[in-house]
Amino acid sequence: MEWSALRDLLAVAETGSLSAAARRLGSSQPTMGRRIEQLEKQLKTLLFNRTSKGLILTPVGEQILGYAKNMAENANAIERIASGADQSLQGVVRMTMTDQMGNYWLPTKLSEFRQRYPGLRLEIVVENRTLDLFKREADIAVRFSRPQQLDLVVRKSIDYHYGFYASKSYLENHDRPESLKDLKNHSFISYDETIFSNAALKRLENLIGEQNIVQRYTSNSGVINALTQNLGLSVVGCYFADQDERLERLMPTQFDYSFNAWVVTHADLFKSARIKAVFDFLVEKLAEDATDFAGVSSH
Amino acid sequence: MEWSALRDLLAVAETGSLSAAARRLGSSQPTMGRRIEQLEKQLKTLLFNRTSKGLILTPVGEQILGYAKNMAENANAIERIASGADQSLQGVVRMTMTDQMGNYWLPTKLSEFRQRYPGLRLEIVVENRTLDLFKREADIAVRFSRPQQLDLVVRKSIDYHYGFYASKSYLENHDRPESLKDLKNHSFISYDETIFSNAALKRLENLIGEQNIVQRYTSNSGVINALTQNLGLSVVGCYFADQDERLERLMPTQFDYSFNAWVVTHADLFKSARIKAVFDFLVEKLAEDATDFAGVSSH
DNA sequence: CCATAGCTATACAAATATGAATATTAGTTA
DNA sequence: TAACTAATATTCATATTTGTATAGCTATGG
Repeated sequence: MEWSALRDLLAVAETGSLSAAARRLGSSQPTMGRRIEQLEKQLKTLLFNRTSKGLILTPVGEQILGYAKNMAENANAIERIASGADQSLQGVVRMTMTDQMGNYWLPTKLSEFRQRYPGLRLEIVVENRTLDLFKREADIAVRFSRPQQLDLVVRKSIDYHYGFYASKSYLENHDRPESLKDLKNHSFISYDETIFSNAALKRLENLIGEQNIVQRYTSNSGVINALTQNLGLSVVGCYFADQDERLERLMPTQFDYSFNAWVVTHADLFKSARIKAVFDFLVEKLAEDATDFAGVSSH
Repeated sequence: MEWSALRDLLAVAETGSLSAAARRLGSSQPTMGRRIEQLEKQLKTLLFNRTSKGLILTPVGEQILGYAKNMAENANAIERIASGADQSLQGVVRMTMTDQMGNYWLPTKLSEFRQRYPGLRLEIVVENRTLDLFKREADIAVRFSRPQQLDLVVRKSIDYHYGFYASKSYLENHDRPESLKDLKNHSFISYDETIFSNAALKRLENLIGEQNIVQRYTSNSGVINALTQNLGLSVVGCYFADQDERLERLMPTQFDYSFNAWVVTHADLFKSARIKAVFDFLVEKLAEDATDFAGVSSH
């Protein structure tokens, strides 16, 4: 039995089709088909039922799947260890962070980074879902909640402050809210709960009332764009909102939420000079900008 | 990273050389070399140090080895499950048992077996060491101690009796021992402790004295052959010794040891019709011959 | 000190696996 | 019902992988 075929099995089972599995593994559909076919021949068992919509695991296939997943975990660990052993300051490092951090904050630091580590290339994965560091979907993540898993290296980096904002033109056409109870008279733009879910936001939404929440976005940028369209008001990160001429902060002394941001990597990877360099760079630069992330209220 | 290459890594690490690993995996030395080389390239890490005597793991390689072993365990489980799912009464079943059981007892049952299950082929692995059912070195084993591991299916099959024997010609030239204390005046042929180690034998050897133990064998057959060469006396299985015209049992009423024999297979495999058929056949035939295994004393 | 055994490394022909292109099938939608 | 979509199956030229044969290296034993 070819171990590699079990990886194929896993991909087919998880994606549901040969074609999708081939896309994930950078292979082709006929190849995947033949590999699964051969695996079945060697194991003398039917692993998938073929349909025109894809492949569905047989009961035996289901049983086997769990073991294949274990193998994948171990294979991932091996890749992490090997990466961790690489002491050269060359190669690629994948990071994941929010769209704003990735698209607006990070670029301002890149020229310095490039100067300091000319051999390193950065890949910034801006994805809304939390990428899996164990599967090495990313090497380093900036998270707004502290991950509790063992095997992770975590550094607290900044207090990221959020405040109430509205666009200036919106304020020209509406009453300016002066206290939290005024919020009931305004439309509110909020966040998709699959992305950004926390107790403070929930309480706020209760205060405002569901009927006033006119839109939900999966990103800070989306909310800011909605604000500039005069859709209403919202809570956004001060660091970015303050830079936006079109926006104005409301009730800065009464309302100032702060979330800790954390830089995270896997302990195996942290042994790598490459990963460590990027990790430390991120922590350093975030510390330098700490006061900016605190927003106008602390200026 | 190619998962199959990790299997190669495991084989090379365990055998110590590319050539030996190739033999084990049924591949060739250049292929193994290239696969390891490619794995190192993909992981960007040196995994082995090459010497003219073979390959030795680097520290990183050592770290990785453990994970590769985990993968192997899972791969083995997959193979067992697949085999267990095979409900056809066709194919090969590998058994392991002592040389006497395998070479002398079993063959007397084979024609009946063949008649009952024409599609099944048997492989009898006569090896002195205990084969690993988890690694599928064998599908079914006959053991003389009850395995304690979970996941195994175990059936008590027979009481296998051992008695004192000497060759008739030996007895013509030596005093016939009438009680255990007479044993001090005789040479004794015993068993290699890596193969057959148990408390009763130890006590007996103490009684006889190390200086009187003139030879050690790893198999019952070896001991019987030594007896017929008039090397001394020994303790052997009654079932075989009684059939041998050249041998005679000594002190049958005073000395009769019995060991339980067990038929064992892995729970995963027991689901297979093929394995179950052979397992049940073995248990059935051993039960039929149970009184024979009890030796002359019970006739 | 030479002969041998066992290993790795290299070269090249043969076997094998791959992917682009295409045919085929089965659901879904207008 | 016909057109569309997304999947699996098939074909074949091409690229890759493999094994045989061979050379080179290094310990070990008489």
